[in-house]
Amino acid sequence: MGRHEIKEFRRIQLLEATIDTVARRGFTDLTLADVADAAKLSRGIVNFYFRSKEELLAETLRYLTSEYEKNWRDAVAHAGKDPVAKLRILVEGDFAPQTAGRKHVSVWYAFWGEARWRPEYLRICQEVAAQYRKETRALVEEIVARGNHRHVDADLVARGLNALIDGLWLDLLIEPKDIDRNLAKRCCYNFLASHFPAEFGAAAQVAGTTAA
Amino acid sequence: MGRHEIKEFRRIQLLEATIDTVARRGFTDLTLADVADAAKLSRGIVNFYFRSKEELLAETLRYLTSEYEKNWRDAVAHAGKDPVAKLRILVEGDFAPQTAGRKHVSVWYAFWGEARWRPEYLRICQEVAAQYRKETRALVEEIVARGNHRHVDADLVARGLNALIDGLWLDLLIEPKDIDRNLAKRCCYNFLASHFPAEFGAAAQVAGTTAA
Amino acid sequence: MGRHEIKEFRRIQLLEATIDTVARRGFTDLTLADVADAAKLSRGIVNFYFRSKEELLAETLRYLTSEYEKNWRDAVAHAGKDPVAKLRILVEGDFAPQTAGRKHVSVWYAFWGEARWRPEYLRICQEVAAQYRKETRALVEEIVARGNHRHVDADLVARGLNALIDGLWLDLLIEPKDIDRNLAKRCCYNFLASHFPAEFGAAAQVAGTTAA
Amino acid sequence: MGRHEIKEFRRIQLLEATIDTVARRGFTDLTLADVADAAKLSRGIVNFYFRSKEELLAETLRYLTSEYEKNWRDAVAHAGKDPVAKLRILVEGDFAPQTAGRKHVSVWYAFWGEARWRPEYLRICQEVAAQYRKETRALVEEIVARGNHRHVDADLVARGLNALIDGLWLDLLIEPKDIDRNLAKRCCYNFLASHFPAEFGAAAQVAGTTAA
DNA sequence: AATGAATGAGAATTCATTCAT
DNA sequence: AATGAATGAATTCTCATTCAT
Repeated sequence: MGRHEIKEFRRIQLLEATIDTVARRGFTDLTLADVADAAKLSRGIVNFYFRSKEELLAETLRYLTSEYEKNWRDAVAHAGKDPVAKLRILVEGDFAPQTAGRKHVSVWYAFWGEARWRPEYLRICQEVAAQYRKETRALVEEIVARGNHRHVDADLVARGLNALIDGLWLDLLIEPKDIDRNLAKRCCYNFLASHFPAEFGAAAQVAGTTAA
Repeated sequence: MGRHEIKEFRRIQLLEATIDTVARRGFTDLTLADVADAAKLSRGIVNFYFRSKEELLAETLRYLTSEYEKNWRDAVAHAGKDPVAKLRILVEGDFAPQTAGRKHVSVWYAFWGEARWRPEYLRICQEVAAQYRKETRALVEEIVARGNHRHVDADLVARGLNALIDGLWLDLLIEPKDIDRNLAKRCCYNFLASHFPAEFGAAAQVAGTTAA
Repeated sequence: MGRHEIKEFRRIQLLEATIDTVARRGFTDLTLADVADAAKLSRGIVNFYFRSKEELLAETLRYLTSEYEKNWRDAVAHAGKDPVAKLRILVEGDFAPQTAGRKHVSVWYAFWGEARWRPEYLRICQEVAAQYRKETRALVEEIVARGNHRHVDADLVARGLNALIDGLWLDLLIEPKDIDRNLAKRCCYNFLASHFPAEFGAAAQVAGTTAA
Repeated sequence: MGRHEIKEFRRIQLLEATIDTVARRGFTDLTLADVADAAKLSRGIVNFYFRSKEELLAETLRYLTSEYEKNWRDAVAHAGKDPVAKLRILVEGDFAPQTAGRKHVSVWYAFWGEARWRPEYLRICQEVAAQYRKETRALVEEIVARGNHRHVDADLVARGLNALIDGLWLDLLIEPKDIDRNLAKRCCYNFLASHFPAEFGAAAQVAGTTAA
């Protein structure tokens, strides 16, 4: 590995360690020593790669969001041309174990919880939300157009779906015994089926009957 | 005021001061000195009324949730007997300025962000969510029963509505320029109308055209 | 002691401890822990009384200079009306054991060494120097006027005396084996006698024959 | 350049960089990274050429003093045989722009400020002072002998001149707006003229009226 | 009942020094 | 000969908590 590659490798290593550490300890109790330990590197390492704890956290959020976006874009790109299939893929992705597992959801909510007081977090979260909403709205519009659902307000449906997903993540976080990822998916398909029965009725029936 | 009343008065004063301080500074940067200042009391006061910072925060969350629950129960109690009207009152309450204003939403999300690592917060949040869901599910069931909507899954709709509200709060928090409380309400009514067109179609049309 | 008096007492205690600590360890190696130890107080005490280390040091310099100025003003005030006697008192004061002892001189030079990069130190040092120069110049002018020394440039003499004293302090600091406080005084009186033989000739002879 | 020459070249490069860095940042805030940057070399370089930061600084002081001594010895060597001319050359040299410019004076005072706690600095400063005093005393003695100034104490005059110069440097450092190098020279000549009017009276008049 | 001075444990940050390349 | 990544000890600063008044 060349010098540049080492630096990039260490960066990622520290960002992953930060995610793990937030997941294990939370935001308030997070110390740089924990992060360094998690990365199995020395105490001073973080301030060597990042100007400050604050910067480390902002970069971590950036990393988290860009990985998330990369994932759903990849998934959508491989889903063919059918907007219904694409929307299903998005929902499936958002409740896949790697995405909506306890760890990831915890970390997302930790950042959202702090975002109000960190303009940088706010900007990053806004951007990722905007991109995702743009995609879902386009897909909903396509379904509306195809299916002759003139009475459906695509923007409200897209917004609703996005909000629903975030809210379901909260339920997974707070009440893991009351709801699992399959039930969450059923909620989403139920929502979509209420607007597009022909397109998502089947999904609403089936979802949750297969293992998560 | 007797001794007991003074103590109770101070307690509330400190809990309100804590909410204000979380709203102003966030969770990570919260200090007991800030809280004492906000309450216009002396520095040592918090540890005089609460065993520790941790206890103060848990009590604050308890206070927050009990006020929230009192509010919606009051509202529902005054809404007559119609489950549709009651559901509308719940939605209206959840997006009223005092409830879904920036300050309150910020504080809720601050607690949710930390809940994962504080069993006490988790328990409190679970309880408030369970109560609310129980009520909404009962109302949805009533509507289903009355309106002969056999095909509607009341549990999924109730869950969906709850999650939708939480998710919309997040949107209000993160993207205040993109969504306001009226638009959020329209999302909710749009969701309800998709299942119960006769009951909520009108609300979906009207919502947001009047001031919140 | 009332609360206010305690605070003032602690402040002075910490300023004295800082002077002692600078004297013992120097400027570069000074730690707040040293200062706290010297004051026999707890570690966090300094940041409780002073916003930062920097502020502690600036306040210490302020204290040092104000004590110095108070001393010479007191001395001059008790020296009667004769400007020659007053000037002698100033010189004596500047080489008295408490003033020109190793400890004090070291601390002064420590601050002067840093002054170039601390605007606050610079301002404080300028002020104390200006006050002292103003006094010595007035005295020299009076002597010139009284004694009909028209050819003497009072400003140059005053400046010269002040610089001489500072330079002699450096010699005491660097070469304690080569020069002591009496010899330093003789240098000063020799300088004054070269301009005012009648007034300081005797002093130049006698100085240094008595114990320092 | 052979190996040895490269090493010597780098050494000087680092010593000069250290002087520049002390001049720019001061003693307390000096880091080896700054020095390396100033030398436009890599971070680890200093510990490659010097055992430690402490050694670098001591070597820098040694370099500073040897350059200073070389300068005045050169100047005196070229000044002919007249002790008066030689003394004038010394004074002129001590207030030449390269010697008594803000940068140099700052650096000298930075070292003097720390000298008390670094035996090595002390030794170096003692040596340079002793050499200089030896020379000035010899010159003063010569003037005394030539001019039949039996009553003049050559040692006191030499000490006085040296101290005066150091004290005037402090004034240049602390109060650059109040005194410039010309005025400082006038102080010196005024001092010398008070003992040797015939020899330095003219210098005292002229000094400062010409550009330094 | 309340104050606020004092404590001291804990955290972020800095940086001289080391060392593999 | 030189680099610069990595280390970890040391230091400043913060702040929950205690406690005498």
